[in-house]
Amino acid sequence: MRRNQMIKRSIAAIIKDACEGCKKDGILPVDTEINPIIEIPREKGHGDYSTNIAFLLAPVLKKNPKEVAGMLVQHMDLNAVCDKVDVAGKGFINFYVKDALWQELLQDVYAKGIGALFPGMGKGSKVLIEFVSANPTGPLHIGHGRGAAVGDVLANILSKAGYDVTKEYYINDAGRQIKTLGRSTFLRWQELKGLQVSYEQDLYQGDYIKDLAREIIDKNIEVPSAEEDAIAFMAKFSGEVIMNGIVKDLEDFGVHFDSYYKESGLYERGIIDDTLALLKDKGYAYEKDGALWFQTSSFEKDEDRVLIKSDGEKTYFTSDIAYHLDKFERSYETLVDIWGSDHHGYIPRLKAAIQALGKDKEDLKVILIQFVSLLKDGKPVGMSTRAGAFTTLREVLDEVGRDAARFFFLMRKSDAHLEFDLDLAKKTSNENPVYYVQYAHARIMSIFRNAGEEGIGIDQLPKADLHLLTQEDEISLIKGIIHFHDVIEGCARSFEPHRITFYLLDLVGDFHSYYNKTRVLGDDRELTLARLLLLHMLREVIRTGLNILGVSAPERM
RNA sequence: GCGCCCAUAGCUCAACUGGAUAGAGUGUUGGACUACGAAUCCAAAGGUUGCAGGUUCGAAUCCUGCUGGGCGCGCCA
Repeated sequence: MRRNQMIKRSIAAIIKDACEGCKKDGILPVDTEINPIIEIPREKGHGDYSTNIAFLLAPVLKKNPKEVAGMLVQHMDLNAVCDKVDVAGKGFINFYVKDALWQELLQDVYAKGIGALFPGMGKGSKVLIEFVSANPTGPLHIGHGRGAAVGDVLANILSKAGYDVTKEYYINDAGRQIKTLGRSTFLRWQELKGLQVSYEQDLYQGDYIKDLAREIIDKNIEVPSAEEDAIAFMAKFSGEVIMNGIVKDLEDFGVHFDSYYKESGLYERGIIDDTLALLKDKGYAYEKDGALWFQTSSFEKDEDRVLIKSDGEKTYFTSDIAYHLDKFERSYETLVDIWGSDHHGYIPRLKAAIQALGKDKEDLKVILIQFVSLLKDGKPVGMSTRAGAFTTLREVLDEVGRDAARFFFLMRKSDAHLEFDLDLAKKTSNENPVYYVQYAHARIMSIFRNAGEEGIGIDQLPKADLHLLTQEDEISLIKGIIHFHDVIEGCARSFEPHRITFYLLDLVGDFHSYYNKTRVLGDDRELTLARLLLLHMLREVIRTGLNILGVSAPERM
């Protein structure tokens, strides 16, 4: 959106020129360097942009900010961009951009297509976003669902912002938990065959393990006779079945990964050994008590961590370092990891490892996902993974549907607790925010259907003249549409996908108000056409926004 | 004991990263369909931003100390 930035730039120019003018008049010291903030005010009555420059200059001039602001405004030469500027509050300078400029901006976006609103900040730089990565030892629960939604939507945002994004799922198929899984299935299997077994506490407790055992019996799958081999077989079998289930759940949730990356592959391709060699080589690994340690402490405020245990086994940390090294080797410039917030203590050691490998720790962005608590009938639903009583993503999906589930997961900042109200998400009524947004889309489509019956099609929109839109709410809808650009940019910069949700709710609220007040299809053909173009662009933004969220944009509801 | 995160309207949450009179939704109360979809809109009421200090023109936001909640601190993953 070059012209959007153009507006901000020319306001900066107005300010700068005013400063120069003041310097020439001897009011301002010639050597004054100032970097004022130009922002969009929260309050609508405060103009389109405002600056705090007067507050910054006040101490220099030993005058109060309001005086300084007044003086600056007197030196301002309003160019073609603004038609009004004033001093407000304790010394803010507010700029009012000409309506015509916004109108022309939108006309321009219409001509170029909605893509004109996508920021090109990414410049094709390669980003790897790794998320979910749940161990294939049980079905995805609701917390994984939240991570999946956040990761998927963030990926959508980043690609809209011009990044080259790859979505990856890391499968921990080499660790001890896979052996535990095999043992769990094995014992359940023995149980089903009528043997007395003692099922230990630290094995997987969920009923899905019994289902796996039953599947082996029902399908007459041959099991190796030696216990050791049987357990290994069960591990492989269970892991694969569960992983297939996870992939299916994700697909039904609308999340598709570009790649599934196996931990075992790190061993097979020698990447683990290479990584260890590299760390030793650089002198960041040392032996103590029969184990190999990594020197976390020389990079971060954290304790040294074990890479190879005294029994010769590598730790999870080791493969994780290797994995991240490999991400860089695959020429990704930015690595985004999405973790459950209970792993936050893990960040320093991984950042330390990345530095040890000679990479910039800032290239790794870790996004933490806080826990989700479920609310049903107004009461919290208990969740304990150990007892196997957790709510699965599948259950939520079956209960509330994909659209509501995804939307609800993105209604909160990811590092804040999310209270998921199942009853609310299930409601097909006005209380449900998903419908509020979707309804706006359906309403606009309905208007276009009616317009079509009156012989006005979208093929006539190029003739529309947005200058005819003079109502205040129409201008502010135009600004809202244009603002989509800044919202995507903000999301991409801060890695906060939830902002899209809030933006849509806000935008759509303005639309509903407008709709109730103003009739779109009227006798004035020219005005009708202008309003239809406005709604057409609005619809494009809503549709694109919902698309980013992975939520459908229905034409009828 | 040490470290990280959170605390905002009755409830669930925002606040563009230090800006102006802290905003939405929901709930409560009252109103709007003989024209484009009432799954909508309009209005009222609701606050010492957990507490106490500090930094400055200006703090929900930053610094310190409390209080209350979550999570970490393994040769687990």
